[in-house]
Amino acid sequence: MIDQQKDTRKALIEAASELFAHKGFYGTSIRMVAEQVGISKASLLHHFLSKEKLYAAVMSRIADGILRELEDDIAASSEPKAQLQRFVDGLNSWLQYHHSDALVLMRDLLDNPKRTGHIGTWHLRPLIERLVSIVEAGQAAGEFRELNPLSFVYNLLGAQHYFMISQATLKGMLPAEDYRELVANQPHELKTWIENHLHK
Amino acid sequence: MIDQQKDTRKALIEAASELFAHKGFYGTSIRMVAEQVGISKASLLHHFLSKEKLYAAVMSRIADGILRELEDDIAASSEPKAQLQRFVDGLNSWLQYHHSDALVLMRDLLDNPKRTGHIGTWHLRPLIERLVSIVEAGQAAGEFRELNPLSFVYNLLGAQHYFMISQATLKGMLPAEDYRELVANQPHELKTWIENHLHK
DNA sequence: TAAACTACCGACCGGTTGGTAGAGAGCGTA
DNA sequence: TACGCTCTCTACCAACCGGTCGGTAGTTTA
Repeated sequence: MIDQQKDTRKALIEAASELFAHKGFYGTSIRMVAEQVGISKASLLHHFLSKEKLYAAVMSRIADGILRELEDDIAASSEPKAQLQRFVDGLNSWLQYHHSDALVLMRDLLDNPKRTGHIGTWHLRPLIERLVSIVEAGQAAGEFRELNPLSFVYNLLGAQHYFMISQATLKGMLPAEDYRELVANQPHELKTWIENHLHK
Repeated sequence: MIDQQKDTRKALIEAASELFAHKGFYGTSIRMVAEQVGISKASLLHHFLSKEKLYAAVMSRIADGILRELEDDIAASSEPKAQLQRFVDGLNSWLQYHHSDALVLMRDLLDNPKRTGHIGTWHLRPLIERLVSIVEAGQAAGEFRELNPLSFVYNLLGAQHYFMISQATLKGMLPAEDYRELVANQPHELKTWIENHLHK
């Protein structure tokens, strides 16, 4: 089998993503991951030299995916206003579709400083820089208010990310109808926020 | 010593908070907590029957604190507009001052659904309900736009919470001057967001 | 055909986990 | 003095942790 290696690696990364998402780094054992894929722990360690390396592979898979997909969404337009709208919709559906990845990203934000001792690569940084440049372009064109672009962009991202990782809790807490409406309304809420707060 | 029990309990809860905040539930061992306080692990288990019970004590200490303090801030005014302003400032300084509690709350939001199997008590619920009622009062008075109050409130809370737990990462990533400005600007950004987006 | 390489395995390593058992110390009360 | 209660301790447990080991089967390369 020529692609045996890639298949197993991919399966391991996927199983690990799910487990890291729901139980965190320390709550996940490499035994569980290997078991999920149907190989032994020793074999997992043949593909990834350590648990940390496996985690790193998960993170870079996620980061690559989100950056590529959202760049496609943004690049479909050239107007700053439209680009931000597309970003909101794109991020919304990405987080929805890759729900466990959203959880991993949030956990990484919490764990990154402590576990690795120093700050590792901050995976969403390129995305944030891209968004900041869009806001700056809109400001230069006189279309956007002169607020702090990073402040604005970070809160937009934060609200969306926080909302997505809250879904399990919200769903369990709210009447079904309220929950459904909240989820359906979220992109609209963010887009009118942009219009009212950012647009001149 | 008459209050030996309470003192030790309190010290355990405090040490546990710090460890849970930075290393998570699974990343923290009760040995570490006991060691921090200077007693044996068995003694810890005398005060809290299990690790889960210790965690629960930490959570309810945090929830009680934030609800009481913010209620004081909000109640200092009677106007919906001013109440929201006070909430933003109050939450900002609470999160800043009780930084590790902010981390624990975020971790709980991630872990709650999975570790406990069912959704436990969602600790910030009373706070959210309080804020929703403020927005509704403002809408009834014709001062606020007719947007979905829960949507608005949750995003406001989410942006703020997300920003706070990001601080370690942001600090390591940004030039010192940019970081300082970002932190200083955050309450202002949120308050103008309220003005532009919510106020009529 | 021989050597090298890949993917996998069970057994084992030292160490840590949450939790238990039982005993001793210091206390207020009878 | 003797009882019971609270708090603390050491010693111990089975289960699990991440990781290493020597070895095997099968494929690729020279």
